[in-house]
Amino acid sequence: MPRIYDHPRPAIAVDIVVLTIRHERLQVLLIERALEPFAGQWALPGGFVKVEGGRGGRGESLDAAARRELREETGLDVDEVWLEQLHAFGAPSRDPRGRVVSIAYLAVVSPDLFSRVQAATDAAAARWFTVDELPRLAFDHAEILGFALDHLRARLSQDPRVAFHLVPRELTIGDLRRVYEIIEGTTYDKANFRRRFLRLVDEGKIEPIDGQQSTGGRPAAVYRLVERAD
Amino acid sequence: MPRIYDHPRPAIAVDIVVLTIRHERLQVLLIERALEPFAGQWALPGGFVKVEGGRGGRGESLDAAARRELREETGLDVDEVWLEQLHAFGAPSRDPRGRVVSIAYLAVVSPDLFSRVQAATDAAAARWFTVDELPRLAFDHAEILGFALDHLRARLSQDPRVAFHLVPRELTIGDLRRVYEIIEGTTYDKANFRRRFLRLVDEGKIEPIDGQQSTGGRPAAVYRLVERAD
DNA sequence: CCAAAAGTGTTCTCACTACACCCATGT
DNA sequence: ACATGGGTGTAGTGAGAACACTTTTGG
Repeated sequence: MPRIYDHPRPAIAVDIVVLTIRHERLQVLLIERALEPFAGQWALPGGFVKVEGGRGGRGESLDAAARRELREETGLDVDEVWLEQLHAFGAPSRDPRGRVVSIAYLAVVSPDLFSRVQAATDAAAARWFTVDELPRLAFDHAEILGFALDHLRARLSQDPRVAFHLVPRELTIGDLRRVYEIIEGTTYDKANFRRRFLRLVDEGKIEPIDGQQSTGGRPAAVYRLVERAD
Repeated sequence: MPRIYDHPRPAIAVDIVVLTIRHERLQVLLIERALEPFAGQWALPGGFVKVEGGRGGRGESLDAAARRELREETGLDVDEVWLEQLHAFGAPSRDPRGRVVSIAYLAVVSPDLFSRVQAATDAAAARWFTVDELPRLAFDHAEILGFALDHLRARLSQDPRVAFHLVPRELTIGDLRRVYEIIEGTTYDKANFRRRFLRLVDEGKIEPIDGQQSTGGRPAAVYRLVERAD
């Protein structure tokens, strides 16, 4: 079996765009870099993919690397977040240290998991930023983040499941409507949004549960995503 | 500036799913492997990304690598094909020679460019296969191809531009309808499809041109994609 | 009582569907 | 003449937009 020792190789990394909604704003988790290059600047969480060790001695898959980095940098367990590969970024000069190809991931986190995120991340090194009040980002991370936001918007208009990961497990119709409005930057007529939502209910994807929730006005009915074996 | 000599690295490749329509069937271009591993089996065209040399001495971008491989293996120029990054495949054991991460691309080729494809590829080594009559594929290329087909179908239902790359530059409404029917495996009412198509015309995306085309029945009007500066 | 948000009803438009029918060409 | 595919007309259905209205809470 021939080997492939003869090719020069790039380093390979994963970078993760971790999004959530806080204070009625779409926010992204950034890490302040301690080391050169870009020391002191903000960057997406991420790191190099392990290519040796593990079962088989060849390291971890790309998804596993993303899951590991997510856990290491945020303390979040992956089955609580929406994690999805986005795109490979491989411009020759994107990292001043040398050739690095980065696989970008999107992670969508529910706001009721904050306390854990805060506990796991060193507060001095990690912070949430509103996506339209960003600092200067290291590497090509501004481009990656832009790609992720476009992707999220496109995704949302095709697959409502993403929206549910930006909302507490028990939600009102208004909660979900706000998610759409914040991400898409538009407003929806509440009557029309409601009818759209109720179609999901009688398709069996969402179920009403007992109880109500105070909202500042008339209390709202509460719903829950139906757990399904995919 | 710190370097990154300390990480073991994977090799990085691009694999290209080249699709076209021939004989009323969706077809994919495959290469017969001459070397181990998988010698004698069919595989997607592709190759390793150059990581040294070129301007800056760091090699080529991922897109450039895909364009280069496409030109080398099919003789096609990239501005005649729809070329798009699909997904990164990085399972640790996907290549028996060692750790290889592959960036998959989708290339969609018009059938009127065949003669050049045939001339450029060694006929013994390259062949078109109908996508549902495939041989056993090397590596994880069956998975990559499946991903590409799903992606193509999803793309088509959102963005009609892809369809035009599967059809001669001057086309009839029937030509385009057949593309949709072949890819989606359904049939469309011709009257309804026609109206949908005509909306694109008065949105200015397509323009009628003089002349007609014989079709086996009444001759059809001919249209052309409007060239636009994006 | 008033503000605020939930929830209901009604009307219009527009795209997609189904299906019946006419038109121009090759054989 | 007739088969074949292009092209036209019409009626129904269902989703979304717009907007007026009622209901139930907190202050």
